[in-house]
Amino acid sequence: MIRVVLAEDQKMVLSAFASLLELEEDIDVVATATNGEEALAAVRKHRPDVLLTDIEMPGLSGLDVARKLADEGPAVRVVIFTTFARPGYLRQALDARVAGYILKDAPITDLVAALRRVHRGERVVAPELAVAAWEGTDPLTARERDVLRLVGEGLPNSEISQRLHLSEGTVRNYLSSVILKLDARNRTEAFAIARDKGYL
Amino acid sequence: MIRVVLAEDQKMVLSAFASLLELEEDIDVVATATNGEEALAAVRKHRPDVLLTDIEMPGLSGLDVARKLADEGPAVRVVIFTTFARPGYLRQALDARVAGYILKDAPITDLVAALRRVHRGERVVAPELAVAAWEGTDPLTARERDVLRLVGEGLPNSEISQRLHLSEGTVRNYLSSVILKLDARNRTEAFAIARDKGYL
DNA sequence: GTTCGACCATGACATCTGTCATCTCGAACG
DNA sequence: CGTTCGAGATGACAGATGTCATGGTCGAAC
Repeated sequence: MIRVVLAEDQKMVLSAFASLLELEEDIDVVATATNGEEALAAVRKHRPDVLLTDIEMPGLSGLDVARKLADEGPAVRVVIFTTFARPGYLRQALDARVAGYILKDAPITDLVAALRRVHRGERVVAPELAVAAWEGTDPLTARERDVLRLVGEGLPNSEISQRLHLSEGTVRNYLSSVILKLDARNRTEAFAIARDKGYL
Repeated sequence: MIRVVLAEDQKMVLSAFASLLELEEDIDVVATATNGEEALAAVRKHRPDVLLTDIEMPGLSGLDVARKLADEGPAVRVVIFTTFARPGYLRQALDARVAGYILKDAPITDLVAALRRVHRGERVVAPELAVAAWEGTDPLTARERDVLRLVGEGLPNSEISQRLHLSEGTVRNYLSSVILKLDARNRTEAFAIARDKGYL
């Protein structure tokens, strides 16, 4: 019997997957959660074999939860299932020592198969991403990401400099470097590229 | 018996919902689709009572499909089910004369209940959106939206003007107007605001 | 028949953005 | 011990962006 905790912020999707997994005789959904904090609490309480979690959730993301569980030891295996085929996300997931990364776009049979393989001790990565993970390595430094995130909120350099306690010139320098690295024409395009690749 | 065509681009989610709906005795999922074109074809072939569709799908969006079906008469009732609580989306949906607009964040019981009510001839709108629809009316003109969409792709004014066959000054004027209307500080923030409200 | 709004344009102007050269500092590496 | 790298900074400059005034056409509405 594979004991699973399931985390997914959209309630309809959560219960749909829960019902579906319960139909499998060798899978038991012992708890569900609609955000990262709940997921973490449920894992600590129920000690399941596998945490199956979405990435984008309010508060703690699935990647945040995976990182925290990795710090606590390898007892619970984490499988990420997400909409996003972003190399940056996969990279973060692998850094957090997840056992699986599968896409919601794949057929459901893949989901159940992945759970069984992970339970046997294997690691499972969506094939369309295995290659992309290495070619799309994040070239940005931590500070460059900080600046770029605020750019995405539409802040002008003056306000970004205040928020990060930097001089405005430094902000311009970082952004200039980001634009160069991402081969963008301006801040807006740089942000769009970084977002699509999952660097943020 | 309520005959339903179900459209949703993420295959796992699609089959999860399909299985779940099939468990209801009065609901029959006669066909599924993973994009707008397939959905349209399935509706024309099977003539279901209800088309239950996501919004964001590759190619034709759920809103596009709703608009096309509205042109063909009221035979098929459309229910939008989506992640996005954006007033602009609801507005477009109502303009396309949809019969329902529900959120994936609501409990599943709402989904089945909505299908039954729509089948009885009622209209169903997610309560958290019914109010927001009127306060968040899109203030932008068609041309302003065109410009703003290209801004979102990171294009500079010069290239936007070429794409839309406008002078660069005119692009600046439209954008200035957009920034004023949306109370933004620059193009990037204007785009972020419009995206979040579903104006694009 | 006028008024209004969407659409398109020009020119002037101020400010913001992006690039580049150059500098300091501290940590990491061989 | 020198080199490299990230973080942080300055100043100068060119080009992109945003604002404003102004003016034109056209179609719908009153």
